[in-house]
Amino acid sequence: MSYVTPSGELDDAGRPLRRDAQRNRLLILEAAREVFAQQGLDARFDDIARVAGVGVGTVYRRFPDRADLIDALFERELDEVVARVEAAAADPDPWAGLQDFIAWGVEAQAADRGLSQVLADGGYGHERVARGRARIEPAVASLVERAQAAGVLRADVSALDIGIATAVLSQIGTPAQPELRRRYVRLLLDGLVVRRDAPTPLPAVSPVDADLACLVEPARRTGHGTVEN
Amino acid sequence: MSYVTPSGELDDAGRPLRRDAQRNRLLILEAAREVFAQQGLDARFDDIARVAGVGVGTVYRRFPDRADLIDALFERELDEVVARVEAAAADPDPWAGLQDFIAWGVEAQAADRGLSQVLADGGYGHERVARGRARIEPAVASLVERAQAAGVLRADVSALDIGIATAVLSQIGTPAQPELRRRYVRLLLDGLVVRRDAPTPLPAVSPVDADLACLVEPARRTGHGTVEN
DNA sequence: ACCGAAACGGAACAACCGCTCCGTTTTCGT
DNA sequence: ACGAAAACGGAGCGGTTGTTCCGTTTCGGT
Repeated sequence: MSYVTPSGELDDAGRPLRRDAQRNRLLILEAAREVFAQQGLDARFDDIARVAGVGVGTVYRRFPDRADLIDALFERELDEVVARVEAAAADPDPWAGLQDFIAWGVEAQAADRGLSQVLADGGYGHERVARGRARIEPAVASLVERAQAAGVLRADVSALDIGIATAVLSQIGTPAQPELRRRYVRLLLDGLVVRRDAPTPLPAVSPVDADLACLVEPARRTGHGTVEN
Repeated sequence: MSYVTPSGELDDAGRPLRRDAQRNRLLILEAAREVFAQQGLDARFDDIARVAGVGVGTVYRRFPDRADLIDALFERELDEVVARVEAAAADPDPWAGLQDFIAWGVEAQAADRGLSQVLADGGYGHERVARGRARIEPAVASLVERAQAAGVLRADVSALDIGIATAVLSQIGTPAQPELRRRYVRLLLDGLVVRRDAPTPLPAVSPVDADLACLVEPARRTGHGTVEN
């Protein structure tokens, strides 16, 4: 995977970065991918610098804001998500395609906490992440609608339901336990009940984007009313 | 709710606490309940002290270890959980009883992050919490077995599956959004598929206690192998 | 080969947090 | 009412974390 993007290799004045700076930029992005995947997007810059083999100052110089780093890093990862949705949509069997996408989405988020945060919460990154995110929901929606048109997916769920479900399931177990997560993916697809001829209607409320966001950002739980003072 | 337990009102030498100390002890427990519910069991003692209206020193004097405070606080809350399981088991309809317990368990954990941590991870608290926890799993197991014997609950799920599922579902939305969570409770009970005559077999692995624990303690995710050095 | 500019690294600073310690206040038996 | 002991509060200490800053090193055009 290469991060050679023209936009990323020019300094503020439009001049190309010096060769050592370019090399370090790539080392930092590579390190950030690993560290963000393990620790989430709040990981310490010191850790990223150490893994990259550079000083902290270098990280801050190249990416003054955490969001700059996230934006540069996840643009490509979001493209990968879109590609996976489209691959699922290309499956001749709508149900199989949806199952595969859900299974992949759960594993991708389990293996990369940073990805699950970016997917859930629009507050991370900048325009590049925002553009990537914007492409995902419609793609999943068409996957969902195709399965519903085929009569295999219940009609009262949305693309956002799939997003919330995959985000939640990805939190089960450790990254090394895909089989465990598959168990609960199966339960979501199948249900706990032994047999059923038609879906029990869902409660009226449908989720909105913010409902997905508060899954990974527990600090934003506002429902309680904050402790006095 | 009263915390008047004989064990909690004696100092180390077996003498009763002074009146102001008893009063403050209750204020601290009351405050800890509120703060732990909102912020989880890692909440700062300063916050608890402020809400209780006492100094930090007083909190540390009465509960030298965080686990002491957790142990004193959650003994009763775990009794409540057991009572709820038993109430569900008393429902003449095994399926309705199970549904009610799951719905209640999800809401209880959504409203109290501390409770969900105590339920998931045996590492919190001391003997009193341990005893409370030990009573829950068998009680849920009998609820589960009754539903399976009645042929309404698929045979390949365990009490621990119910624990993991409720813990996960409780993380959806804010505490103020019970209807949103109910949507996904319904999906778990029902499944995404439109109709089904018999359950699709689950992947072979069954969860163990540790799998529930790592839901609420993301620091313990070990699957990745830590970043070098 | 040389020089100015760019980039580097990590020491250092400030903010923050958990916990302790001690001068002051409150309680309670006499 | 009084004195000893228990309890209180919050300032303060040591450790950690996010960010900056500057003396040194590296690069690249001439």
